[in-house]
Amino acid sequence: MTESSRYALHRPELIGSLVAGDLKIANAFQGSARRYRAHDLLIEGDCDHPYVYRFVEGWACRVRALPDGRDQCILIFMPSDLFAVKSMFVERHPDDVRTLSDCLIERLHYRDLHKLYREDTDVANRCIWQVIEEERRLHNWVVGLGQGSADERVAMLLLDFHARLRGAGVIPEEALKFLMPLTQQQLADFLGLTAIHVNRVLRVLREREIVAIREGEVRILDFERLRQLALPLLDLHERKLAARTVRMVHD
Amino acid sequence: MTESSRYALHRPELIGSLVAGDLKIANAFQGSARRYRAHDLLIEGDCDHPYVYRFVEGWACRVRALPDGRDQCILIFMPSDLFAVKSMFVERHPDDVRTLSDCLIERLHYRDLHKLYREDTDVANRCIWQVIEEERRLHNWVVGLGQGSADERVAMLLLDFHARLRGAGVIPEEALKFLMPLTQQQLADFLGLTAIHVNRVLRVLREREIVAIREGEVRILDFERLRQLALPLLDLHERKLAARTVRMVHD
DNA sequence: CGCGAGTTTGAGGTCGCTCAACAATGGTGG
DNA sequence: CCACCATTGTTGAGCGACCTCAAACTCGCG
Repeated sequence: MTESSRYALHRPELIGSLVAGDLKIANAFQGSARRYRAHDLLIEGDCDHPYVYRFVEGWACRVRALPDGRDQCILIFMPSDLFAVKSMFVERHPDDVRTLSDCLIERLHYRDLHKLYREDTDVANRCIWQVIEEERRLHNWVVGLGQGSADERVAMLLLDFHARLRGAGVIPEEALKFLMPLTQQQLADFLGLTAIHVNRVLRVLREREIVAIREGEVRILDFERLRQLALPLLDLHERKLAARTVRMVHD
Repeated sequence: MTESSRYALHRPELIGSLVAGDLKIANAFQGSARRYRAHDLLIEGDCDHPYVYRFVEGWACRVRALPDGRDQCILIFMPSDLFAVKSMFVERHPDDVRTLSDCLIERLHYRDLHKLYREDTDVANRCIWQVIEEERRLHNWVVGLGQGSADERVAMLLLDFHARLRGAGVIPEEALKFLMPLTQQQLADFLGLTAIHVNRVLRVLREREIVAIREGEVRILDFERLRQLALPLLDLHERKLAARTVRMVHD
């Protein structure tokens, strides 16, 4: 994903500022990296939490534990995401954030980032962008959970992972496989399904030779059919992109 | 809801700024009010859209129309909400925004608000707060859609409406009834259910004398049992508030 | 080798959906 | 004023997607 497509929806007059802010933020976080093990608790829900994070390596998620044992995974973070940007404004987050794999993550005290945020419009814009981007993903996922069947949700999720990993430069543009450090139970918690049902959906996708998942590696065997599956759930912008690609292929 | 509980989660050093920003924004929007009829299209998805809105009267919602006819309502707006704050940063929104009832809504060109936003930290903070608050509601609703049964979702939604209307001063603090200008179909589109099933859930709530809905008016007959129903889906902050109230009642 | 975590499969149950019909309501035009 | 119609709400019968419970299998690891 190029810078221009990453910020595709943004007001053009802000894009320069976003790119600049990205660099400045990378600089500000420089040197604060820490290693975390898989399943570490980064943020405990409803506790004072003064840090903002910048993801370098690995995956993490925001997850709500219901009092009766159910879990809902709300957002997944991967490299190049900032998260807990909201720490600059709120004292506590209502949910936990946990690593899904071993991670390398930078962090900064919110006061330090907020100082930069006040002094430098580029930094501020880049922070806002992160929040807006998160909200966009949440909108999409509300649609997925509210209207999508199990297969549609799985297809949508895999496409989202794929696009984000390409956008972050974790895998090459043309790659059709990637590592996904989630158990089927964790997938299920995100998808609002049971692990057993996720397993069955994945089996069907494998049998139909659309996607094969083995030992944490996702291999997309038929990108076009995968996108067909998810199509009804995609937002207008993504749907237009999809239409354009299909036209290109058919030309 | 008092100012302090409205901004309960926020960093205390920012609360003064939020209150001030609220006033300044109210001033800036002053005089721009327009009337809309129920079911008007305020924002058409994926079209250039240069306005930010401030809700004065009535309800509206952000809704995604899937290509096969399904609809998912993503967020509901009511008095005192700002919306499309993101217009300051993005050119187009991927979804439609429609009025649910007759409305009185103020609006401002994004450039005018963005000027204020840059010049006045209070205005900026108030805008950020709106985005963060929306994201909080989206988190909660992802949990509702992902893990909630039909009754739990309905209970959660009604409690949310009730709390927000009280917070906005539309109904008095102690009120147990309010007007809800949604058809069962629209409720269903938000809840990710069919209208038929919503109807059955509402019937059960009526028979159990928990909530009665007639002609657009919601009457909460047993607040405590309604909250019990929704309890598993509430976030930690709300759950703590609920626990405190119960303790107060039992003391 | 035995253990635990994760995956896979089977059998049966249930929540919410589909399809169909009918009742209440309110607006419209004759 | 009433007949008509569209919209919304209500109810029944049957079905299917997804869940529950239970068990076996794989694989890395101590």
